[in-house]
Amino acid sequence: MFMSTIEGKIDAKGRVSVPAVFRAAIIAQTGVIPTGSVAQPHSIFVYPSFTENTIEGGGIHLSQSYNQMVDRLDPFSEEYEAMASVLFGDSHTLTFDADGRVSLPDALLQHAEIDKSLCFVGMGSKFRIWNPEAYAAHRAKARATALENRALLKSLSTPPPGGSKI
Amino acid sequence: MFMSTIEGKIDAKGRVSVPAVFRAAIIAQTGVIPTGSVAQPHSIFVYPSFTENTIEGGGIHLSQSYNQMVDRLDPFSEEYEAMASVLFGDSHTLTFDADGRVSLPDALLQHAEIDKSLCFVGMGSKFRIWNPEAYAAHRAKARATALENRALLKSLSTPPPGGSKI
DNA sequence: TGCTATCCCAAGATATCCCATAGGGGTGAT
DNA sequence: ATCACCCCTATGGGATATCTTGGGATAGCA
Repeated sequence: MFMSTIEGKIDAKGRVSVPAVFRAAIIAQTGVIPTGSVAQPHSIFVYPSFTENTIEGGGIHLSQSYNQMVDRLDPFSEEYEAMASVLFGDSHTLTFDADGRVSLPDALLQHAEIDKSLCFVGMGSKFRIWNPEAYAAHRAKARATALENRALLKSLSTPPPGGSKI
Repeated sequence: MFMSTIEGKIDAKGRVSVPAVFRAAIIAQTGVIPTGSVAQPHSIFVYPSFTENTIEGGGIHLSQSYNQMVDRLDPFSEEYEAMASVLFGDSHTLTFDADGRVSLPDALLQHAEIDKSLCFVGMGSKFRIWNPEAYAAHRAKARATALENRALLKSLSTPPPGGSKI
C-alpha cells in the first residue's frame, strides 16, 4: 500500500531516491528476496497520467493489471491499437539501485513539469510523482471535491468493490 | 515485453541501433527455446503495419504466433493467400550484429516514411518503428482515444490484488 | 574490379555501481 | 525526562561498466 506524501529532489545526475516506505511496498509485492542473492531486480512501473500533469507508478501488481487489461482486447481492434501504444509506449520500468534511486525519463519529467524538486504521493494501489506546486493546487481542489461528495464516500464505505480507477 | 519509446537514427551506412532494452527482450525470448544446439544469431522480425504508416516488429514469439495464425487457415482459401502473402511476403528477419544494429530494408523505411531519425515504440508483445513526427501525431490521437474509452478500460480492469483494503 | 553489406574496433557519452557522509528518529540508559 | 548512541535513510561524488555511434577493414557479389 502506497501512503502519505514524501518530498524529494533530483540530484545532479538526474537521480531520485524512491522513499523507503514505497520501496518496501514494492518489494513486498515482488516477493521475498532470496537470501544471498546479489542484485535484486526490484523496479517501479511508471507512466504519464492520462488526466493529470503527473507521473503515476506502482509495482508489479499495477503493471500486471494493465497487461491483463490489454490482453483482454482483440489484438486487431482499434481499441487494442490505442491502448497498447498508450499504455506501453509511454510506460517505463525503472529498476532502482542498492540505494533505492531511479532516473526518471525526461519525457515523464516534462509531462509532470518537474524540474528539480518533486513529491511522491501515495494513492493506495499506486502512487504519483508531482511537481510540488502542482500537487498543492491539486490537493486543494481534491479536498474541496471530497468535501462536497461526503455522501459518496459514505456509500462507498459499506462494500469494498475494489474497482481501480484510471 | 517491449516498453517505452526510444529515439534513434540511421547512420551513413543505413544502420540502426536496436535499443538495448528491446534487444534484451528479444534475447530473453530466444533464450527460452529449449535447444542445446549452437547459439543462433539474435534477430528481429519486422513487417509493414497493416493499418498505420509504421514498421512493426517483435521477437520469435510474435513470429511464431503469426505462423500459427496462418497455419490455421485453409491453405486453399483466399484468406490464406491474402494473409500468407501479405504477412510473410513483406516480412523480414533482421539479425543484429555484435553492436546490436540492423539495416532496415528500403521498402519498410518508405512505408513508414522514415528518412534519418526514427523512434522505437514498445507495445508489449511487439514494437513499432515510427517516423518521429508521425508518431507524435499518432500518439496524440491514441491518447485521446484511450481517454474516451476509459469506461472500456475500467470494465476490463481487475480489482487490485489482495482487495482494496483501506 | 567496383560496389555493397557485414564485421571489427575505438572513443565519447551515458548510465550504473559503490562507498562515504550527514541528518533524523527511535531506543535505552542514566 | 534528558541525553547519548545507533540504525536507517537520504544524498553527494568518484569509479566503473554499458550503450551508442562513427569509421575503417574485410568478405561476398555483380
